[in-house]
Amino acid sequence: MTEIIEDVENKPPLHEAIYKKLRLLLETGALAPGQALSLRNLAHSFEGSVTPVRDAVWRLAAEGALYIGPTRRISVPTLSRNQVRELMRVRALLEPEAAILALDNITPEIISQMRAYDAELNKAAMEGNVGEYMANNHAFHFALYSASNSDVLLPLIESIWVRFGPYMRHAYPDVAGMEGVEDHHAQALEALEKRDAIALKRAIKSDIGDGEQFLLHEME
Amino acid sequence: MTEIIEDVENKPPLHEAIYKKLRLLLETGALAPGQALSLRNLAHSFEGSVTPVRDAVWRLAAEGALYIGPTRRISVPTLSRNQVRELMRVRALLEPEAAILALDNITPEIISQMRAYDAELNKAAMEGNVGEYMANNHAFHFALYSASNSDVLLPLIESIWVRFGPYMRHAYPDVAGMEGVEDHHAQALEALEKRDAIALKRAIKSDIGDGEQFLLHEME
DNA sequence: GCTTTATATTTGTTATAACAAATATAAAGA
DNA sequence: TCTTTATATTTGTTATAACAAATATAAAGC
Repeated sequence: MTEIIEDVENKPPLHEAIYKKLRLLLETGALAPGQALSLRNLAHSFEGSVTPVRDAVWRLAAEGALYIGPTRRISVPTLSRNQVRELMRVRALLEPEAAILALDNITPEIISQMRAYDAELNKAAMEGNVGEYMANNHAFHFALYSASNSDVLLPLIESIWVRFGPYMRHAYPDVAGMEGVEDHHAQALEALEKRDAIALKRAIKSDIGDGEQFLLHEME
Repeated sequence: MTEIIEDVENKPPLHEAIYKKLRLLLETGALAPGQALSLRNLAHSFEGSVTPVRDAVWRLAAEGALYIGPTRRISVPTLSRNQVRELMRVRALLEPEAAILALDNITPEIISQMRAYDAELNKAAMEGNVGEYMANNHAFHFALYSASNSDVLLPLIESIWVRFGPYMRHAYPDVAGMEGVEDHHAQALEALEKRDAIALKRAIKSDIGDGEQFLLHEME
């Protein structure tokens, strides 16, 4: 009998979907720092049971994206000023490295893509649209880092970014006035055009420095 | 009624114990790269059910210590030469940073502790005792990094080290001949005594460079 | 009104069973 | 002997129920 090989929706497991959704909620700042979560509530939200939720939660906890308290309560992590500094320090170490690796594989298409993100990002900043700003800033950076083709660096950098998510939205109620005196994104783009590795590293590093100052400033 | 507050064994959850044991197996090279694991076998080994095993496995998978294949099969990760290089590069970025932070909190006790580990390490190397060598090398490095008091850097560095575990034992069948021309541990200790930050960074970085060369060499 | 106590609810933990997909084994064919 | 097919086994996935600890709520005492 001739069977029709439909390759019907090779559907991913529920825990995978839950992981991605939860991660997105964290990245976009939909969840506030310190906010408590419960397995049953999450299971109900995602219309599943507690088992796949546990998988997703432990995965996120291992990345530092969720916090498991001493009494095993699940919550969105709180960051101290010192932790912010150290996380930004890690960014400043890893991301220039990824950028350098990316330089070998960069294409005009990627650069113009990044320009597009940067334009959207600036527009969003002018309009005070925090969500759009964050999304495009993320896209801008990872369009670059992805070109590194590093399955080691990328997940690490991603995991650091997720940790800032909950603070970004709440720390940036108004991004309109946040343009620094220097546009480090523009500098990065220029460095990419010129294939200037050290200028690229400097631009990325400075951009991260700006982010650190701004976040720390907004934290009080 | 006077209650006797015994604070009876505030026993940790099973999934925590499983996580730690599995992690130790990986760190000490008890599990070979590529080796397959199954939830039921693990559950049976740890005399528990599948649920706590899942928690532990997903946690380790998130750290890159375990690999979940495209068909969701669980296995000990395999490292390509390129991945080894990138992981070592990350070590070379993060560990000197942790060392610098540690420099502010270093005490004579920690230094002498490190000397003790280094002595044990050298003895183990002479005797060809791989397990002892690895354990003391780990202890040496983390005695230093722990002094950084960084709950950001330490877990990150730990997660990188775990990934090498499965390769260490199988790549170092004989550590007897592995002493480099320079003893970077000794240089690190000297730098600690003198509170010489840049010498400390250089020593750590060189030590990691040695490890990289050796591992790559053993990988073919 | 405030603290303390008792009760009720919610929480994470764990074992189990049923299902489907993937893999391994045995059988059959060339 | 080798490839193909059929069967059996193992595998991850998911929902559920029972238990214990932690938290929240209500009641009582002062």
